[in-house]
Amino acid sequence: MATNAELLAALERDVLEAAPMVLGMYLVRGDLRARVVEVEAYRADDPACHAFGKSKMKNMALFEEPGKAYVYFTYGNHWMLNIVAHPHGDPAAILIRAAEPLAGLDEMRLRRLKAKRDEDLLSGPGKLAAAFGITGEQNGTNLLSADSDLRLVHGSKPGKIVAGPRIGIAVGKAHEYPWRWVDSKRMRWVSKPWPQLPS
DNA sequence: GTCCGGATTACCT
DNA sequence: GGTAATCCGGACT
Repeated sequence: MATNAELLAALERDVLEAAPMVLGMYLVRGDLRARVVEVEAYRADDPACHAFGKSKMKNMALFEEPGKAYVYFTYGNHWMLNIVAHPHGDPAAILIRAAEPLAGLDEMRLRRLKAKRDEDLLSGPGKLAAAFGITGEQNGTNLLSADSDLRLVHGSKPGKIVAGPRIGIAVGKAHEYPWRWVDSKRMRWVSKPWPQLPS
């Protein structure tokens, strides 16, 4: 967990350093609040990154200022929320994959009618975006500004942080990079079980 | 102009 | 554990 200033400094340096710092921070929008428990990192030299070998159009926000939101759409239905990292022009981002709901559960349930249990509300990047009402409109929002509609704030200390391979990356696209981090004390809220639990 | 696949989810067996 | 749903951008004809 980090303060906004600490996170911004890390985002400017290295996305791999910044990503685990987001665990434990709170994502806030209106009365909605949730603790981040799972993140993934993407970089310019990473074959799985949208900006790998290309630029412009949908990934434009990826080249913007660190701390801004990069929101994009996939699989026909799903929005994904990322935090932009690295200085202007060097694309990198942190995908927020899952969170523990803390406040505004009723509003989240209304947006996630298919969620049978509270564990289903935010346990996946598409679910999290749906529960928070995040769409392309939030693309470019400054997530570190107290004035923003959607923002990250200083949260509470996470349990032990564990790293492992990312989810949903095609074989050959650096799928083995251990660039996914979870709060091991809050596995209940994570999107997918750990591939191989360290025993 | 057409085809294909994707940083996913939900439903079926 | 397998797969249909759903649609935009990029690759190719």
